Formats: sequence, structure tokens, C-alpha cells
Amino acid sequence: MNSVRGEQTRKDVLQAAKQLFLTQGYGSTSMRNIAKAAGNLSVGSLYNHFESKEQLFATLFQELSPHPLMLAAAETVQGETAPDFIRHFLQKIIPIVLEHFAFVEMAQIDAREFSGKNMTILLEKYIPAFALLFGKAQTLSGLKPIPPIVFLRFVAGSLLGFAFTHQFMPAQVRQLLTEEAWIEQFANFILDGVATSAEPRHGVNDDHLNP
Amino acid sequence: MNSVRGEQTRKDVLQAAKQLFLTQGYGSTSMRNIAKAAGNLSVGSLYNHFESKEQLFATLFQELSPHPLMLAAAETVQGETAPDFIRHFLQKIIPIVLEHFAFVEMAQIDAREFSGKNMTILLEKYIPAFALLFGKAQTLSGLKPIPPIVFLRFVAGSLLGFAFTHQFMPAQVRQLLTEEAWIEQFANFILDGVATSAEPRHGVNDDHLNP
DNA sequence: GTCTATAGTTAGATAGAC
DNA sequence: GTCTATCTAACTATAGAC
Repeated sequence: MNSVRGEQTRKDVLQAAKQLFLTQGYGSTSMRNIAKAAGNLSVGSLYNHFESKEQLFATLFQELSPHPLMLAAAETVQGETAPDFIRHFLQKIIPIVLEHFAFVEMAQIDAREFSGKNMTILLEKYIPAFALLFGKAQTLSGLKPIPPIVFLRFVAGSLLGFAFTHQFMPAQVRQLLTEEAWIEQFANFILDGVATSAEPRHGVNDDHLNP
Repeated sequence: MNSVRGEQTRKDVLQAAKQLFLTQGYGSTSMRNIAKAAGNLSVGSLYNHFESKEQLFATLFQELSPHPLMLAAAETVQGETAPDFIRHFLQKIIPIVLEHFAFVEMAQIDAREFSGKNMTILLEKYIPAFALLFGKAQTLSGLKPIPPIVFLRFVAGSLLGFAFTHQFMPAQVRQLLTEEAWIEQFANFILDGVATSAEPRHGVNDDHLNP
């Protein structure tokens, strides 16, 4: 084991499985399909590296996860005010999310085929670190008094929405702005919204917290 | 054909298929599974109502689509200013999206298994009507001078992100606010952002449009 | 570590009785 | 319109030669 040849085969299999799972779905992709796409391997060969189809998926899921990268990047973020912090956070995180969009697609498969089992494992591992980071951001000035969990939901949700629309937008629309400009518009949007600040509106506070 | 019995069977099959597709995925759900879950029917019976498994999925996809409902609701939206209009729009649309979350999940399956074929058909049908509506909103006052397509992306993306986080949030967090309160916070967020409006920041304008 | 060959099961779909 | 029975093909996984 651990030979150069074997290691290369393993990588080829993972690469082929990724391509097929993402284009055909999990259930519709067979071990034969994968073996063939990985360079006309035999099916038996696959079982030398992965004990089952499900475990092959789980391995691929882990290896495509951008969370270690995201966390490392997030921990270098600086900022004197919360808006500064958020802006820098987005500038570092969004490119990583977009580069690893295959993982978002894998998460969709995981949700449908395995009830999100693999994603749950991953989240339990990384959520505490991100929560810590957001707690740090909230000690800075310049944020409306939004409950922390509401704040976290909106930022995470917006990020997710940004990634999804990035995928489904026609290329000609996406190219109206450079990636840096999209990110800046997006940061402005999260910080200040789309409305002009002239007219007064309902305040954002804790009034609607359930008892 | 068109008998009461047959019609009931058809509904049972669609209902069973929905439940199985969403919990096991498309490829891992067999026609036998569906027939059994629809009341111990025979497999042959299914082919009396649907010509193939793929066509059964396509039918289910169409029938779960909330787009007609969303469009009808959207067309009743009023507002003197754009923020008013957006707020009322969200108050009508979000409950519909949340009630039809199964459709969002079906769209994920469609994306993975059929390259989004069914979704594309649907979007081509409904996007013009929604674009018209957003055009109307932009003739009203109270919006920053954001390019229309950027505006549309942020609103649609936020909505999508809201729906996803709604599903994956632990129930105890979701229940911190009533659904109406979540929607109001969400509308406030889209309109005004999370930052206090005290300090000046980069303007939101067309400066970054590519030539 | 990769191969061929195959076991054992299940898939989508159809034919024909009722 | 629903059933039983069945066809053909494909599936996951394994055994054993090299």
C-alpha cells in the first residue's frame, strides 16, 4: 500500500467520482461509470481504495470541503469597526466560496441522499470557531443592535444566496462587474441595504423577540 | 381513463414519489419503492399514469412549483415608495416560499440529476413577468442607484438564503422570533443593512461597471 | 494493486389476464 | 385500471489469479 501508483489511482477515482456525481447525481452514477471514467479501471480496483460507494462519497465530501481554508482566512481578518471587519471578511471569504462551489453542490447531494449526514459532521466541527469569530466582530462598534443569531443568519444566508445566484446567473450578466466589484457591491448591500437612508423606517431591535 | 379511482391513484403516486425523492434522492428511489409507498400498488400500475420514472419526476416538479401562486401574489403588491413596495412584496412572497420549500428541494435534485432541465423550462416561463414587476418597483422613489440586475440578484439571493437557513436552522433558534417578525427583520435588513448609518462609507453606484 | 469473472440482487419497463 | 409474472439490463460487492 501507499505506492505511488496506488496514490495516483486514488486521486483519479476521486476526480472521476466528483465529475460524475455532480453531473448525473449520486444514485444514477455507478461504480462501473466511475471506474471507467478514472481511466478504464476495473470495478474491483475501486474497492481497494474505498470500502463502499457511500464511503467514497463521504471521502470526496471531506476532501472538497473549503472549511479549513475559510477558517484560516477568516482568522487573519482585521478591522477597527464592525463594518470594516465585515467588509474584509467578505473580501477574503467570498472568493474561497466561489472557487469551491463544487462543495456546495456536493452538500446538496448530501442533503438529498444522506439527510445531510456528512454536512452535519462538518458543521459540528467548524461552527464553534466561526461563532467565536462573529462574537469578536460584535464587540466592535458600528452595528445596529441586532440579536447575534439574527445577524449570523442574515450574513450566512446572504453569502449562500450570493453563491447560488453566482452559479445560475447567465455569464453575460455576471461579467457586468468584475468579481472584486461584485464583492464590494455585496458588502455595501449587507452593510447599508438598498434603500436611500433619507426616509425614516421601522427600527431594527429586539422588540419582536418571543417571550 | 379519468375515473375517480384512477385519479386517486395518480395523486397517491405523486405524493409517495415526493416523499421518497426528497428523503432518499432520485436515483436511490425505485419505481417499486414508490408503488409500495403509494398503497401497495403494482409497478405496472404506475406506468398507466406516467410513461417513465423521469416523466414522473417532471410531472411532480411542475405540480409542486409555487410560481403561479407567487406571481399572483406579487401582482397584488402595492406601495407608494420602493421600500414600501419591497416590504409588502416580501410579506406576501416569503410565506409562500417557505410553504413550498419542497419545491426548492426538488430543484436541487433537478440540478444534480437533470442539469436543471426542468427548472430552466419553468424559469423561461416566469422570469419575464417578474422582471416586469421589478421594473415597476424601480420607477418608485427611495432606492439607491443600483443597477437593476444587481438589485434583482441581491433580492433574489437574499430570499434564497433566507429559505435555506430557515430549513437548516435548529428549531429552537427559528422560534426565537415569530415568522412575521423574521420577515420584518429580513425586510429591514434588505432595505437598511446591518450597519449603523452614522459613519460614511463607500457610495453604492455604477462606478465599477465594466466598460 | 489491478485484473477477470461472477455471485446475488435489484432496477426500469412490458405483456397479458382480469 | 390494476394485477401477476417476467424480460433484460444494470447494479454493488466479492473471490481469486497475476
